[in-house]
Amino acid sequence: MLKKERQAYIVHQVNLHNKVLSASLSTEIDVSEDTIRRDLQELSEEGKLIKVHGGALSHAFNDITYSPKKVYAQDNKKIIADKAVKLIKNGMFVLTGGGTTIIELARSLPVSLSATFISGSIPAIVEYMHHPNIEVIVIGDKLSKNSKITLGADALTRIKSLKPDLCFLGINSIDLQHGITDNDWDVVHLKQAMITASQKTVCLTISEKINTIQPIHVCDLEKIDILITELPHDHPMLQPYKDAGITVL
Amino acid sequence: MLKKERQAYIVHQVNLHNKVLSASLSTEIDVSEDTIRRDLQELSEEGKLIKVHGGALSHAFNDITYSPKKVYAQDNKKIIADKAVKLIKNGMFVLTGGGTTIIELARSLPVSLSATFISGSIPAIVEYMHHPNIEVIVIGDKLSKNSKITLGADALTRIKSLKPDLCFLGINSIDLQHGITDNDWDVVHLKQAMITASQKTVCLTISEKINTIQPIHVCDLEKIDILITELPHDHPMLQPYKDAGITVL
DNA sequence: AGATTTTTTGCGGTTTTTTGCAATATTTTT
DNA sequence: AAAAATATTGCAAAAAACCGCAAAAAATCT
Repeated sequence: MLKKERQAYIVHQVNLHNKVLSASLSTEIDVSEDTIRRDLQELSEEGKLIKVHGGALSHAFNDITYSPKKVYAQDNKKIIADKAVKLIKNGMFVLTGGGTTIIELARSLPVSLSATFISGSIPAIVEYMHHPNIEVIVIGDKLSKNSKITLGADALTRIKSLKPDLCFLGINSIDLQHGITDNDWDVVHLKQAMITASQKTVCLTISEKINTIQPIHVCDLEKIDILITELPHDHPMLQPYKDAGITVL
Repeated sequence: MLKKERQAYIVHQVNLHNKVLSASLSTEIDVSEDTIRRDLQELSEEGKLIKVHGGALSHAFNDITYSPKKVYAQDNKKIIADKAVKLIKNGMFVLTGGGTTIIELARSLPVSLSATFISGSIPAIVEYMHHPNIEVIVIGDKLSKNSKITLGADALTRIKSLKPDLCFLGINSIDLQHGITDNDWDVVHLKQAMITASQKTVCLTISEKINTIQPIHVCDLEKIDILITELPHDHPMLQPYKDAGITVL
C-alpha cells in the first residue's frame, strides 16, 4: 500500500467516524504503529485532522466536546458495529433497520465484503451505496421524516416477501419480562415484519437501554437470536439474557 | 512499445484501479523503473495523474478538481431548476427521476412549498428529506450504483399505480425526429413508465444535449408537455420544439 | 542515402524517503 | 504509586528517487 493511499484511507476513516485509534489503524492496514503515528503527524501538520494521544480526531468535530482523553473510550456504537460486522459473510442477504447504530454498522463494513443489503433507512442506504461490493435493495414507501425510514403497508408487504439470512435491528428497549418494546406504532409493525421474515435476528443496543420498557410490544425474547451490546459478553448484566437462550456477543 | 502507447496504458491503468506501482508497471511493460518514473513525471505535469512515492494515484483518489466547464454546467442547471420550481404548486403530487439537474431542482425548492414528491433517486430523496414541508414517497427496488436510482419490476409497477400531477425528467438526449432517447435499457423503461403515469411531463436538460441522439428510444415529442433549458424561451434553437407543440420555458 | 541532431532509454553511483525496531520517556489508567 | 499504553528518539536496512552519462533509436537536415 502506498503511503499517500494509506494517508487518504486514514483521512477517510477520520471523516467517517470522527475519530481513529492508532492501534486499530495499525492492525487494519498492517503497518507498525510508528508508521501510523508518523502519518497522523504529517496529516495533522497539513491540517487534515487533529492528532491526540492514542489516535486522531476529525477537524470538524473538534470543539470542546471531545477532550483528548475521550479517544481511549471507543464509542460504544463503534464497538457494537465491529462485533456485528463479523456475523456477515460474503453472499449473504442482510436486512437492516434504521438508527445511528445501524449507520455505524454500515460505515464499518470492510471493503472486501460482498453481500446484499436490504433497507428502508435512507441514511443507511446512502452508506451502502458508497460501498464498492455491496448490492442494495431499497424498501419503498412513505418516508418518515423523524426516523428517516420508509414506513407503511407497501414496506410491510415487501419485507414479508423476503427471506434474508440476517436481520440487524437497532432497538430502543429490551427487558426480560416484556422482551423488545418501542414507542412508534408503525415502526413496531415494521420491526415485527422484519423479525418474522428473517432467518436470524440480531439486536443491537447500547447497554443503557437494557432492562428498560416502552409502551408498545414488538416481540418476545424467544424471537431474538443474537444480542450485541458494547459490554463484554460475560458482563453480569447480560447473564439473564443468555439464560433466556439468546446468544450474547 | 512506443512511448506514447506506454503512457496511454499507464493512464488507463490509473483510471481503472485508481493507483499504479512503479515496480509493477516496470515488469508489466518490461522497461526500467527509471523510464516508468519519467513517464509518471510527465503525465503528472500534464495533470493526468498524481505522482507519489512508489507509483501514482488517480486524480479522483484525492479531491475532485472540478473544471470550469463543470461549474458552468452547474450554473446552467441552477437556471433550469429555478424555472422548473415555478411549475410546482402547493398540494401537488410530483414524480421525479434522477440526475444532477433533478438534484439541483430539489435544492431549489422554496421552504414554503408543501407538496408530495415521489422518487427512486437516493440523492434526490436525501434533498427532499431535509425539506420541512415536503412529503416523500420512496420508490423501492434494486439500487443502481451508477445512476443511484432504484430500477426494476417493482419500481415499474409501483409507478404505474400512481397518477402524479407532474413528472420532472432529466434527459440525456432530445431530437426533433427521434424524440427522447437514452442509453440505459432499465432507465428507459423507468422513464417510459413515469411519462405514462403522469398527467404532465416536464423535461429538463442543458442546451448542449438538444438535437442529440442516443441508442434507445424513450418516447416521441408528443408525450412531452414542457421543455426547460437554460436558454431564454425565445432562443432560435428551441423554435422547432415549440412548433412541435411543446411549451418551452 | 548519409550525417547530424534530438529524443529516448538503461545503468552505476549517490541521495532521499520510508519503515520497523529497540531503548527511553511520557501519559493515562487502575 | 505501580502498571499499562502510548510517544519520542535515534538508527539501520530497504526501497525509491535522483543525477549525470552514454548507447540506442528516431527524427531532421543536408
